Order: sequence, then structure tokens, then C-alpha cells
Amino acid sequence: MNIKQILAKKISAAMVAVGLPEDTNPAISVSNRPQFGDYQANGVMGAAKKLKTNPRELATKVVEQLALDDNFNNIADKIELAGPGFINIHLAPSWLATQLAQTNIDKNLGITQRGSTPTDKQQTVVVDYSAPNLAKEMHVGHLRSTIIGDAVVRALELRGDKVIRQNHMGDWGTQFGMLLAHLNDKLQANEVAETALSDLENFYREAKIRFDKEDGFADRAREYVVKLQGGDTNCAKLWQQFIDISIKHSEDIYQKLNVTLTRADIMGESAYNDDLPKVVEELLAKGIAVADQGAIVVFIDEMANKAGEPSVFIVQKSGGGYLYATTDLSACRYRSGKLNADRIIIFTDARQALHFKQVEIVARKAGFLPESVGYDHCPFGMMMGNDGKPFKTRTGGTIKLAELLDEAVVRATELIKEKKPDYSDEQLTEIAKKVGIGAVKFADLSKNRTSDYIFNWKTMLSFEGATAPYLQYAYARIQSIFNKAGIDSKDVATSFNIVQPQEKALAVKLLQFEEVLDAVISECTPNLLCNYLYELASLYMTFYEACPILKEDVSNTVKQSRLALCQLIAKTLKQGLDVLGIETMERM
RNA sequence: GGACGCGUAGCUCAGCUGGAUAGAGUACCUGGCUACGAACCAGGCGGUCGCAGGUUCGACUCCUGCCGCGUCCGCCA
Repeated sequence: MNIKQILAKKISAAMVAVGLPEDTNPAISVSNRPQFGDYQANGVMGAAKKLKTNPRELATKVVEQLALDDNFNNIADKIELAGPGFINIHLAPSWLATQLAQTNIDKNLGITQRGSTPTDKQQTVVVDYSAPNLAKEMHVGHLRSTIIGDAVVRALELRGDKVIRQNHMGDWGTQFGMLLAHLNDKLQANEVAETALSDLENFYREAKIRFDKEDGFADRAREYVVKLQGGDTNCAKLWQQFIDISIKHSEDIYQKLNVTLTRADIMGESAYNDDLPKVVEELLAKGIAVADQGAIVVFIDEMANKAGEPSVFIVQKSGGGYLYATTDLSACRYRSGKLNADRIIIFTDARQALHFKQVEIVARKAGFLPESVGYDHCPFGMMMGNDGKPFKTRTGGTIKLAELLDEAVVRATELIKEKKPDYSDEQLTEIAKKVGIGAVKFADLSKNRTSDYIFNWKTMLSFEGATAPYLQYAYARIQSIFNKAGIDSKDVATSFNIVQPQEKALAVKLLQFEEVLDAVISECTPNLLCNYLYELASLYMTFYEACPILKEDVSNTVKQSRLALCQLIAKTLKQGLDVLGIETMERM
């Protein structure tokens, strides 16, 4: 169900019928003012410009043509020509009611399943997100990649695409030398690995201090790196222990965050290790890479500066070591070749934008990434402090993600205790978790900026205004109505009667779910869904005040229709929040 | 120096392929609970969309130049 598409088809047909070229863009958009209808077609003005004709006359012809289409007249009860050539479309309440009824009985809420038509094929989409560094604990900076990626993944799946999650964890590299040397010493001193690594941040700090200050430790650390890469059994065992425990830390966070990543989705950097020499060999054999100053590099002419100097991309260090450039190239080949991706999406911070641009160019040149495979690096900004400078705590450290999430739940608990003192501890815990975590996620997901964003405890943990609790509250209110009415929401009437402006606004909004979902998928911007759900909830609140449902003087037919509307709103809110990984509850 | 990103209300942010009078939240001010749940609603205040040009019926949106901030730019990821 996609109103925009339906209208686009109709307007296009009318445009062609009056003699405009087949490829004329009807330019359908949602009207931003009630007097301009629900949707508007702006394409005539652009077309008139190209043909150098009068836009109003052309628009008149298109409108006349539309009037001949009985099916269109069924959809729109009024079309108006306005201004220089706007065509304003007022959707017919009767048509909206029919669409709502169909949407309400559909198990997918009217969302077209990919693959159901020949032009809308199912794709295999590889999504690379979260990718924490296993040497350290996850901090607030990992929030974005993790939850934005997860939301896009869920949106893709809801639409019917095949998604392969890839958690490209940082489980390899020189820093593991010092960590393993330190872990080895601890185990020698009869410490248990789980205990020693219970606080990863602290463990890292200890190891770093020894690396910087303790005689001989740095050398041992370097030895461990060599041993690890050489496949030494003891060292590998030590490494495996470290990785396992660190992964558990991440899994705890994923669970708290209600993120769908599992162990099966992990494809860490180490997994590409054996392939790296082959990647470099192949690049050399194809003449793409060359030796330069002892290293193996690719000179990228496509990204040359004005002086004609190519951009440099190192794939092997002068000492023979490999870099993340090599790993990412290998990942390209694996994802398009082995995983058969039609599209690859990568969520990392914006600092890596240049790197991924280089990866794409080199991978395409080397044939690791066919032209038919989409490669979308989706960057986001750094986290800044309240002063607008790179974010640091007072002590110069980072805020642990676990700490933020715990704080959110604590604050939610306090608020609920205040508002609803009667809840049992069990209920309280349950609700506080959903509200607190939801608030944190929504605060982040609702921002689109690819630029830096400001981390602020207050806005992060806010429960008022455009926040997750607002949406959860709207949902709970609806459930409360069904409780009060003593009806199971399954037994609600299936017909809608759209009369009041508040009802119509809700009807149109409800039917726009798929449009929003598609935008989220193509642009990788869950904030559009956040905006949509907030608007939907907000319209519901207005409707709730203006249109009584269970009051004495409401006729049964009106009541039934409004209950049906409530039901569909609740389902849409729940489904939409689920895409964002935010939970709903019957009471809060 | 070069590349990329950003600059919208006091603050945090929306603004879709160029469209009509630039929108929310928050803060502040006015109203609304013997209740279909006030974590809410109705209303008010608040903007030279960084600056200057250009393209056109129309520019927050596209182009050029400048100013400011940030990030990246051959051996970390």
C-alpha cells in the first residue's frame, strides 16, 4: 500500500495522455497545508518549462484528463488546480476507509512484500554494523552504528528482503599483543580469566601502563603479536579466551538494547586473515597495486588532486603486515562472492568516509565488487560534549554504554514510582526497562545528521515531548480503551467510517507507513520512521481529545469505527517501534 | 595545502526528486484533570535558513566565491 505510487501512476498516465513524454516525473508529494489537499502533483510545472508552454494550461488538460478516469475519481473526491500549476489532490474518505479496512486485516499491515511483483525483486542485503573493538568495552560512541544498523536491518526484513548481518568486530591487531601478555601473567598468577576481564576498560588501562613503563613488557607484547599471527597454539588459546569473554560483554549490551545481533552474525577481522595475502597477490598480478617505498600501495587516479597526484591506498605495510584496507577489500569479495549480496551497507563514523570510498574504487577495479552490487557506506558524525568539542568525561575518559543504559533504567524507575506507586517490583522493573532503553534509542535514532552530534544526558534520558515514552504512552492509552470497553481488540469491527478531520488525518498518515519504510531502506535513515511515528502518535492524541469513543452520547457505528481506527493505530505504532527495536507495553 | 561534512528559533533538531505562509520538541508565558490514562491537550512567544552573488515562474534545497566549525589525507582501525 503506497498512496504516492498509486497517484504517481494515475498522474503519469494522464500526463502521457495529454501528450507529455513517458518519462515525465509527476513529482507527487504530501501537501504541507490542509487547503492544498492531502497530496499534490507538481510535475506539470517542470514539464511545461521543458516544453516552453504555459504550465496552467497544461495542468488544466491533465486535470481534465484525470476527470475521465473513474478509478481516479474513486480515489480522490476533489482535485484542484492552484498557483502556477499545482494539482492538489483531496483523497476520498470512502476510499481511505476501504484501504484502512484492507490494511487492518493484512498480517503485514498492508506492506507490500518484496518479490510479490516482478518489478519489486527481493534482494540479498549484507549489513555491516556495530563492529565494536573487542579490546575495550563498548562506549556511547558505539550506540549509533549498533542501533541504526539494527533498525535498517529490521526495516529491510519487514519489507521482505533477505538480510545477512555482519558484525565486523575488531578482534585482531597489534593491541592484542599487550593484552594477551598481560592476561598470560594474570593467569600465571592463578587468576580466573572471567574475573580478570570483568572490567575490560580497566584491564586495557593496566596493560597499557605496563606497555609504556615496565621494562621488557613492550618487547614481550610484540612477541605475542608475532606468535598470534604465526598461529602459535598457546597464544591462540589465550586469544580465544579473551575474545570469548569480550564478546559476552557485547552480547550483554545487545540484549539490553534489544538489538538482534547474535554470535552467528560475528564475522570479525580475524576471519579474513588467511585471505589477506591472496588479496595483495591478486592486486599485484592485475597491476592494480605496486611496490612503493617498501610498502604495497594502490595509486588511485580517480581521486587525484588538482596537481594530478593520485590518492594513495596502502594494502601492505613495509614490514609485511596488513591493514584494515586489506581486510575491507577481502570483506568486499566475501560479501559479493560468497554471500551473493545485491547490496552492501556499512555503518561507521564519518571519519572513515575516505577510506571506504577508496575501498570501493579498488574493489570494483579488482573485480571484487561487480557493478551490479550496491556499496553504501553510511557515515554518521562524532559524538561531541556539551561544549561542542570532542566528547570526554571530566577524567578524560569515555562513558561506557552499559553505564548510560543502567542510568536510563534507574531514571525511568524513579519516574514510574512517582506516577504509579501501585506497581509491583516486577512490573516496575519490566516497564522501566522498556521506557528507559526506549528513550535512549529514540533520542539517538531520531537524529539524521551525518555531522557531529552532541551527547547530553538530559535529552538522552528525557521522557517528555518527542520521545519514545510518548509513543509508548499513545500505545498504552489505546490498550486502556480496549480494556475499559471490555472488548478484545481482535473482535473490533472491520469497517471504517472517516468523517472528522482528525480521523481523516489519521487515515492518511496510517496509509503512509510503507512510503516511510521505503525511504528508511533506500536512504538508511531511521529518523524518518521516528518522525513518522511521532506524527502518528501526535495525531492520535489530538483525535483522542476531539473525538470521544466510549462516551455515553457516541453512537454505536461511530464507536465501532473509532475503535477500528484505534486498533490500526496501535498495530502500526507497535510494528513501527519494533523496527526501531523499541518495546511497547499494555500499561505503563 | 587538498578532499569530505556541517552552519535553520535561546537550546536540541526536522525540512523528501527545487514548490505555495520554513516546522517540531524544549525553555518561557496562558488556559485545560470529581479523568475513554495530564508521561497529555489547546494557545502564545521565538527565525535576515552563516554571508554574497548566480540559475528560474519559484531556492533552506542546485551552482560559484567567501567566512566559521569539524574530520580525513602512505604504513592504527
